[in-house]
Amino acid sequence: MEMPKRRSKAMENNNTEENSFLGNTPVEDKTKKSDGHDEEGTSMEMEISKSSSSMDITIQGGHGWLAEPEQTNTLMPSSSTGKDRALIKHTQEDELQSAKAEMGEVREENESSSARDQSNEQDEEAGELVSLSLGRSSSTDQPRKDEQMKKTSHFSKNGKGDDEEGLNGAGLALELGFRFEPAADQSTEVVMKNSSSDNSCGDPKEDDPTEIWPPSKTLKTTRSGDDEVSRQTHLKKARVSVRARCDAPTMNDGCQWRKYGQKIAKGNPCPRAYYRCTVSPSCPVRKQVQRCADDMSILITTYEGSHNHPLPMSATAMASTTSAAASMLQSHSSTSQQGHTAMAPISASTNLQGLNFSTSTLSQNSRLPQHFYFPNSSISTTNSHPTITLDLTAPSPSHFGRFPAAVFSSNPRYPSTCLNFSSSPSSSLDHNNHTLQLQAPWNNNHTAAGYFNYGNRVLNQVGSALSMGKQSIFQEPNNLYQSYIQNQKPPPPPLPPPPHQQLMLSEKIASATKAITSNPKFQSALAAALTSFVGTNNGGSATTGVRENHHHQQHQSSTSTESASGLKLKWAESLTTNPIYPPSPNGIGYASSYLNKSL
DNA sequence: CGAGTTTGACCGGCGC
DNA sequence: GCGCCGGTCAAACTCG
Repeated sequence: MEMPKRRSKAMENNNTEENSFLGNTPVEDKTKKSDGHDEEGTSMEMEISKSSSSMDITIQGGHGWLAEPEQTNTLMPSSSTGKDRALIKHTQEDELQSAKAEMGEVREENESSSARDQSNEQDEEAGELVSLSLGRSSSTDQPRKDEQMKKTSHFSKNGKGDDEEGLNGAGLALELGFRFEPAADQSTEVVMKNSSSDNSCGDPKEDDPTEIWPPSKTLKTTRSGDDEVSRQTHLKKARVSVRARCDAPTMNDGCQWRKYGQKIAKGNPCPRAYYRCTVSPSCPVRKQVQRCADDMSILITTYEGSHNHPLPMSATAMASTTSAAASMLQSHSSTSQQGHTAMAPISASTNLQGLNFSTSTLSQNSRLPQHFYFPNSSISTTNSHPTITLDLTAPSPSHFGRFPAAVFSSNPRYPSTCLNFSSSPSSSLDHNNHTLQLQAPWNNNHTAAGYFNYGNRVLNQVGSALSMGKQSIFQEPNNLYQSYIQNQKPPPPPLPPPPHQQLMLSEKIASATKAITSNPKFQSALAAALTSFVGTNNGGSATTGVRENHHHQQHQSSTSTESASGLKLKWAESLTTNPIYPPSPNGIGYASSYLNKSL
């Protein structure tokens, strides 16, 4: 129709010679099918650390833990009984009530913070520091601040823009629990809208930009309509970029993708491939896949947009992670710390793939800011989108002892955040640091292809640290998840735990349970960590992992406390029931709420 | 034959 | 205003 003069077709023949270069892998063959589907089990490890000065929770991927997708699929519908639904619903209502109560207070803070930002641009950083309770941080200088400094606060200047975006985290989180709110990114516009219209929470379909971004249609209308043009400018969505070592053409994130384009981007000989989500025809989610120019073994996958459909179970892991990162980014976008590297306390409220858990609740209770800390990494400032980079490729420098720091920077127009989720192998085994490890979701074990094998062990570990304040959650160096994991893995564990770890399982679980039940901060932190975990385990292979988990816990219950066992059970229940509840497309939201309650 | 990929062209944003 | 560049389109093509 509108494309009269296209290319002369005769030109292209079936050459695959160049294609081999084009398939995101300059030196590899194109491997078409796998490229498009991500079927192979590309594995990643995820480590989410919730760090206070004294503890962190680590979600770490591993092998032999996750089950085959087929198994998990069978769980989805059958596992949710009416009882489960009622229970979850009830829990969520409770959650809602409490969250509402806190929204007011948070909002007050937000407004005051916004006022500060508007009133004094020069002191913007200082103001941001003040408002750090919702995820801001001071800064150390960053290499590229030149341009960024010029154009500070594309966001913060427009009044409500960022500040509310970030500051309304709590309120947003509440809404998102009911909205069809997405994961891998909440566009700035969406957030702003949410924040500006408090009443909008009830109607997910109404005017939600993310919902109405059907790729091709939007583009067409945009091209034809002026209002749409201006509108599109707001549609620049937060992006989450994941750097990981991967031999496969793309990472297996569990979603189905269709390649719709490929380009040679400037500065990188490796072509950039464009994919769109094909799970739902109208799904606006895009991803870009490109090899790192410096290191071809590093695959850079950039996600943009929010899934407007329930994700495949195997896809929730990455979605959760990217969602968390995007949430963090957005909370940070409000800070507009252009050109600065900052320690990044992440917003207290994080939406993970439609799941919202709000640590602001806890921070209000405790008056200690709940922050997420992410490790340091390089800064990307080249694109025009707010971007978070999750760097899974390198060991993180320890900025705070072993707690990673997040570097926040920004491109000329948007903040860009790099999160190095890598962790040193030793950290995952460090019991004395109260590391709670959870297995990563997208660590599909069922195929060899696409694995991120680096040498003999899986390299990539995603870690985010959640600041928990200053007090240690655990009174003793117990590693709940370590214990947990050990229980989990009768089958060939990638990293067999030292014998001594297994000896103390019961005690560890008991004390961990004690800590969990007694410390609200930890509940929040754990919820945060579990969100990814849960999302993960919603994913195909992971769900079985949870079941096993549940299973083992029940066995374990004889030696461990009831609550520990119950906790696992509830996780599993929540996980398996999630898919049924549409409001959270990825099926995590309720689980999380439930989790928070049940904890 | 349908689904997915390839690939040159097209479009819009942005910098100069 | 122009050119560069990123992103997308869609016909042609491939593959199962």
